[in-house]
Amino acid sequence: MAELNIYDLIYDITRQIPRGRVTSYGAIARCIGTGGSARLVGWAMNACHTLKNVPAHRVVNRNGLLTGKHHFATPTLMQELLEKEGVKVIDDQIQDFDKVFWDPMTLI
DNA sequence: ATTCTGACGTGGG
DNA sequence: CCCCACGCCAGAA
Repeated sequence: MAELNIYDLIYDITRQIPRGRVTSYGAIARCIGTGGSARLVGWAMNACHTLKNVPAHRVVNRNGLLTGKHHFATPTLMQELLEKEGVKVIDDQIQDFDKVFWDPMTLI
């Protein structure tokens, strides 16, 4: 009972990402304990895409590259949202990634 | 049931 | 420096 599925866990973490901050799939994967299954995070994002209140645009790969922007309503929506929150994105690459990077472990 | 791919990450050559 | 292969879990064909 009350077994938090991997998805719920990912959603919960992703939802708690502060505005103007971003994180990586692998960071979340490690936080939940899936370890190297960073792909699951991305897959969960896809599932969350149909849901709501999950800022998937704040989750990028470890390079800080907007690899999943094509999964949004529009390929530019992800960048638009990020820039709107104060995150500079140039050529699908987050600028100052180290500065805007938010570690989910901070919750723990 | 098996096989492949996928919004990733790490390691090796 | 760049390219390739492996590992991870889940879903679709």
